[in-house]
Amino acid sequence: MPHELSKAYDPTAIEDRWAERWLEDQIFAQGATHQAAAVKDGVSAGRSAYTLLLPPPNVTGRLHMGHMLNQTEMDILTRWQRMLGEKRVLWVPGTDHAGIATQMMVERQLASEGLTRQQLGRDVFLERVWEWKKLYGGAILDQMKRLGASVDWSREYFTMDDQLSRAVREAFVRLHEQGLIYRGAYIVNWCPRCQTAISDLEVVHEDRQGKIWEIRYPIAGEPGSSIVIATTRPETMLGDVAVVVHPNDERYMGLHGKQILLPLVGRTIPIIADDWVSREFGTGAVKVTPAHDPNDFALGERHHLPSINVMDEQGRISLEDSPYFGVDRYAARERILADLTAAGLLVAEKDHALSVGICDRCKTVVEPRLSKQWFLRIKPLAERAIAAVKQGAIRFTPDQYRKIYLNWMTNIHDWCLSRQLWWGHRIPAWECASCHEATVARETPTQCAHCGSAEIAEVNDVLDTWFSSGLLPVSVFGWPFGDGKPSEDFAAFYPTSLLVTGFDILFFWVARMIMLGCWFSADVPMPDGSARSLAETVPFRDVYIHALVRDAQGDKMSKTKGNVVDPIETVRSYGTDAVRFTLASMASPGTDIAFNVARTEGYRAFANKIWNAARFVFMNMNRAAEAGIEIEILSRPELPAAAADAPLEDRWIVAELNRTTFEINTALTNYRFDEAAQSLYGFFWGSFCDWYLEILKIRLQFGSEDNREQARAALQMLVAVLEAALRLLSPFMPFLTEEIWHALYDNQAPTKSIALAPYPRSTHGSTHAASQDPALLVMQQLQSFITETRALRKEIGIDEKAEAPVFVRTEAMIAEMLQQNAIVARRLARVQELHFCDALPGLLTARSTAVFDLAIDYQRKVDVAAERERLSKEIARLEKGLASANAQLGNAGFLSKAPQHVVEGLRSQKADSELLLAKARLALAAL
RNA sequence: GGGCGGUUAGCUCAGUUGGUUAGAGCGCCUGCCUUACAAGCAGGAUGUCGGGGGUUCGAGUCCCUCACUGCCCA
Repeated sequence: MPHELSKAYDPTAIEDRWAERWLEDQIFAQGATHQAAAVKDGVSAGRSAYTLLLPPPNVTGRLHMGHMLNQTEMDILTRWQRMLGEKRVLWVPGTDHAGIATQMMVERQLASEGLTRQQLGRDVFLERVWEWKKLYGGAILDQMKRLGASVDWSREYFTMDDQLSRAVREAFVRLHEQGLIYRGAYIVNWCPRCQTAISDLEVVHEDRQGKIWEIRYPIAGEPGSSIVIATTRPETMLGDVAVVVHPNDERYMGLHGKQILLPLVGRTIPIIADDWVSREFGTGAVKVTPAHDPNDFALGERHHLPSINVMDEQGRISLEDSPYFGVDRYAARERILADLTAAGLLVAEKDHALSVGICDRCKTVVEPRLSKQWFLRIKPLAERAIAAVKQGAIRFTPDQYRKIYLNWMTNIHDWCLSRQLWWGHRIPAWECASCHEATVARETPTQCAHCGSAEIAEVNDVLDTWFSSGLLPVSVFGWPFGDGKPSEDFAAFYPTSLLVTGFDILFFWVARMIMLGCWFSADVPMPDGSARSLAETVPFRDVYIHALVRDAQGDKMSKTKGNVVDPIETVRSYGTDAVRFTLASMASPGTDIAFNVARTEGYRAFANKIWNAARFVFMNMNRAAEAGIEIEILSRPELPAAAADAPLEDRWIVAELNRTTFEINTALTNYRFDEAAQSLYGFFWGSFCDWYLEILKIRLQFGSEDNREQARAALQMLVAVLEAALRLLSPFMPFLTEEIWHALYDNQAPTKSIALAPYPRSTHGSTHAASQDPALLVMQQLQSFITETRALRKEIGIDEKAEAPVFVRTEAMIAEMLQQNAIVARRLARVQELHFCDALPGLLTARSTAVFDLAIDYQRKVDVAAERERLSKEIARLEKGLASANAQLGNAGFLSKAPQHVVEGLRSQKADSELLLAKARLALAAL
């Protein structure tokens, strides 16, 4: 038996199979889309490109709902564009080497073997990381493959690949040559657990309840006199170099310039004045520790104070001659407090709310620490990145992110590029043993560029992971170019079209890609050899920022809360298509998604509905075949059309399909995935299944010779509509539509995948035009008649299956339409006989719309109380509406200022209301 | 402390430049196994659009203010 679909919709069975097939056939490789082009008259060469880069997930990562949302959106857009066929579509996948995360992962593995990376040494350790990557690094991409992401797998990248590493080195050296990279000792965020510097963005701030201590510092040489300072971090006093007070603080006027004998340390330090000090904070006197606080560091610079670093890489006290040497910072705090208490110098201990910086990666409290790092002077890059966005070369959706971006970019700080890790791109710099200068070079140098000494050693630090991922838009397309000419890929695909990502990496990644992209592509000539304008240097023209996926209650998903929804598990229960549709339907811009599986259940039901509708169609195709009737199937961009004399339902469904097509293409152009999803749902379920299929059942009679032609025509239209609708739905539900489409074609489909078939095109140019088709308006009347009849039947308690005679009073045109479609009306509303009359027979319960009244002759009794309530409510509603209409229409201002169509619309609505009101009052009186 | 959002049906959310009497899905209630689908069909109920004030012929939509709430930055 052809056209076979199993009775029950079982998503996992079909999805695994198609996911594998798409991979084998490489249907999404750039170059393969000529298949799609061939279908629609071969538009191929010279097409512009629609390019996206996958925001690379960490190589250590597992797919979470955020990824799935992100990828669903990109997949919908790329599938849609690919099917539209106007552009060469390329979606490039890859992973990020994720310096800290990956190193941690492998170190943990080593720890289980009782080893440390230091024991292995750098080279052996890196081999282990590569081994690890080979074994486990593909996990997240494998998950993507299962979900059917339509990426070009032949272009998969990894940020540590040779080509991408070459780009990183070139970028670093160039920036250094341009004087934008410098090395120096500054306060950085130091994670004592990761033992590396981390960026401001990798520090999360947490409000915690802590303490503030007031400590008495004696004035040197003045026994009995002292100053009381306040601090939240007493352990850093070992590195104090001054005490600072506000210059106008009367309490301390006499103390400026005096020396303090630092308790427990014995060093003398000055009391200085600086208006940075807040007189209200603590005692108004603050200790200064330049090596352990950014504010103190700035103060120290201003007052030319020394910096004393008191902690090592692991946060232990590093002062060798101190009694606290080797003690962890928090243990040291306790001991110092005890010792101060013993010395009678601890004045007070108070509760104090403070904000603590935590390492985003490992949740350790970050230590601001003076250390020697490499920095990028970022202002020049930021200026271009600002200009590009301001001139509109990059468009943000939702637009509010443009403001956030510009605000951040305007207040940007230099970028600390170096990390004290082993896994990553090693900084191409060699330090000289004799002059201590660094030589930065593309190729490994043999001697110091400054003093010529041969005693140089490669710097141990690696680069921030975001430096390499920020370069991706240029590097994946082959930058740098040896001969200065862009590669074919670069010419074809740069700038990319769109970046889809979450707001959480707006600064991490989006901002950096813009800065680095604009900077390094500036001197790459355009494909025609001309110079590149700023607008052409941007890494992407559009940025679509999506929201966070939360749990059903709207809470942020977190492992500790245990409310994480695993996309792969959810997919196993409901199918990829249902999960995708859930995400798409909830993805309205700027709103977080409260992911509720109840919703996914609903969309699995939707998929099931389509599955069964297809089974119904196939059943009829098989019946037709038995009667010797063949149906033609075509996949064309043009929608099926109905002849002017075709039955109303045919003309109507074609108009609905046309409108839906228009709505979806418009919605996707505006990144309104939710609107597109809603439109598809309404079409398939509300129009195609609820009405069209039900009506067609009347005509699909292949048994008798007499009906064959009309049955054939009905089936032909049914198949054409279903086929086009499947292509319409395909970007959203790629698996379901693929399965049904191939079954429809009996495995003789014109392309290997529905994803390579053309996307339907609406003939309409506006929403208004799309909703003005006469068939839509006429059908609405028929539907309204059927719905009212059904409601009335229920109301007077007619059995579901029983047929009843219906009396109708209506105007000539409606009567004619009802007569023409009498079979439809009778079947869908279970009408025994339609009696047209000038006045309804009395004593029968009636229903009315503005254009018709209907009554049913049936002996069952009416629930008078219920009917009275219903009519009373209706009367109240109508009276309210009428009052407001009268108020407006009686207002001279409204009549003169409101647009014509609004006034006229209101007048006709008022007339309708008056009519309905009169009818309802009569009905109520007749009860 | 600075900045940006949100508050519409029981729940999650739409609601274009102000314009006719505010929508969807899910959930809920009632009746149906009507041979594509009970993951279904038919019918039904549900809102002072957070409070207050203002602009306007007209406000869910614009302005002010208050309340609650979320996020980002410091």
